[in-house]
Amino acid sequence: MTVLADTSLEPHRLTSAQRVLSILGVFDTENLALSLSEISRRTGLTLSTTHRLLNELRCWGALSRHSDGKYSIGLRILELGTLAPQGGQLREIALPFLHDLQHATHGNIHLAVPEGHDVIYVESLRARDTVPVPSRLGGRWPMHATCTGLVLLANSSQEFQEEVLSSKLRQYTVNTLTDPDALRHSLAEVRKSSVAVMESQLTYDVMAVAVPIRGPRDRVVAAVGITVPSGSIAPHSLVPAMAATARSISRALGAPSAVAEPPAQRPPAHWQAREVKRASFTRPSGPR
Amino acid sequence: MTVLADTSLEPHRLTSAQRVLSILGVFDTENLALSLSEISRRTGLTLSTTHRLLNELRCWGALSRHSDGKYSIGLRILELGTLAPQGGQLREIALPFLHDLQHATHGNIHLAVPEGHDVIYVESLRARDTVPVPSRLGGRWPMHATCTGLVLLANSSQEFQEEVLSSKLRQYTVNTLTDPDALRHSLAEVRKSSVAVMESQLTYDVMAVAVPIRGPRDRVVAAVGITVPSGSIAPHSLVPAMAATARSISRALGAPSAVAEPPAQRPPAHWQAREVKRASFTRPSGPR
DNA sequence: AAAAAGCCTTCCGCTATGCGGAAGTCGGGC
DNA sequence: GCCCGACTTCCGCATAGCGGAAGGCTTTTT
Repeated sequence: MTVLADTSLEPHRLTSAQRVLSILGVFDTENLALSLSEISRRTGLTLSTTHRLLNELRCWGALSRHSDGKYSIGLRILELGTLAPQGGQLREIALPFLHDLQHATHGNIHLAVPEGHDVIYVESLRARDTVPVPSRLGGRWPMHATCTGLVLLANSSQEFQEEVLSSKLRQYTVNTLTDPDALRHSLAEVRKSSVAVMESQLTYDVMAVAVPIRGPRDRVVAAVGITVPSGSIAPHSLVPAMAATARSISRALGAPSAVAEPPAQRPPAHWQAREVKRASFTRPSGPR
Repeated sequence: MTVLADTSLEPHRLTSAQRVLSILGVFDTENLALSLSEISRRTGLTLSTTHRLLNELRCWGALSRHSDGKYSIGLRILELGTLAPQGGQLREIALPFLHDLQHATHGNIHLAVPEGHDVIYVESLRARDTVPVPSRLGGRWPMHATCTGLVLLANSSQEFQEEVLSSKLRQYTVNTLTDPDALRHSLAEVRKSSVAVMESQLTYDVMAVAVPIRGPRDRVVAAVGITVPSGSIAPHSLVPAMAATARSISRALGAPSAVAEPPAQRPPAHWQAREVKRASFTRPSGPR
């Protein structure tokens, strides 16, 4: 179809829908509020066009305008976003189990789904009394550098895996795997064991474990991940709790392999109530 | 500006931006996935136009398409939504305090912000082991029928209050206040005491308490609410914990009135660790 | 089996649409 | 005072994109 990425050297050939979307697209974690002229510059649209579109978006509720004249994403978008089946719906079902998991392990818990070459966190529970962890609800990170991403990638089609492996893989820490062969090896292991373990591949001093969540027809639809300070706990000791959580959620989603014996019940809440030491998490340079 | 609400009896005079937005607008909690022709019918756009726009939206990631051909809201919208300052940002700051509050009270906790005549829940923590409560993240409910809404309305401009009071106020239960005078009285009390208490005004057998959260310049920017089964606990016994939580969050947001004495610290986690009896929550007929 | 009714997709010509230049307004800094 | 930047409004022209119509495909009806 039409290519959206327009380096805009030539006079912008954009459809009007693309113009609207390009305005929404200029907002990101570093640009939460932008003025008319900033938006105009960043989109490459003329002032008058930008002005008119901003008004239409604001009337509808997609954007809101502050007293200083700047625009931000509006609540209507937040509201809409929760209607995404892989987002709001999944989150709704998984949340109680994730809470249990957090109680049991005291780690930072993520629920991730694939989107393009990235994962999106549709839930992020941070551990009480721990330093901020680089993962927000709605956050986007590349698959190859996240534990949940590795799980999702390992369960994707061969074709998609190669597509991702042949793209430019950013190096976040000295541990980040960017070599296709090393990654292929990793993926094979994850596929075999149904668990991914990572050590400081996205940020330093963090250990992560992730497992797949399956839905109808046993397709992998999401991944649960946990991150804890490096060295605070042995990775494999987290696996039983993670596996049980994943199974509970998969069962609630109707995954055939998880629907068995006893009718759906929440797992007991006392697997691993072990204390986790604090550690300093460092914030990486940013997604994408 | 341009009136968006178009009863579409006359041939649709829509701008192209409105066409795009009207497509996004057809999705709601009851319509999470729609086919091309359903969307075409509901928007009043022709098939060909709808078809083209759906493709553009899908390419950008605003919509996703399933194997059965139906369209849903895409993750890109979820991602965008978290950039709303009153949403993602506020949530991020408030979450730890809300968690503490939930631990202490075992109730269902909400964080609500105003949007039009409604409130939007930007966070919703449901109590462990309680029956589902009618409030999702991203949910929208009228101000006059929710406890958090009452708090927000009481702290709005006189002008806005009258605007809301003179609109059609839906009756959800026999307790729902729909009489403007009764509401004015309620609002005055809330303003004076900085607390709202409700008994089964949105759904039956539920008691709710809510308090305001203030931001820079001490403006009320949000409200925290708690809902518990009716009769499980005395409303006023919840107030200290609620007030402390609101104060902590307000302080974190930089509210002058909350920045005082000791530098920001989390409140102790053992105010009210009292057990709450279960109760059956009933789902109301739906928002709007 | 044939026909009818849906759904989705593609094509193309006409014109209503909405684009962008330019002029007007407001406010702040030097 | 003047200038500069940000925002708003207006209007004529060209083209973007609208919608009718037709074609392919699947499912239901008779």
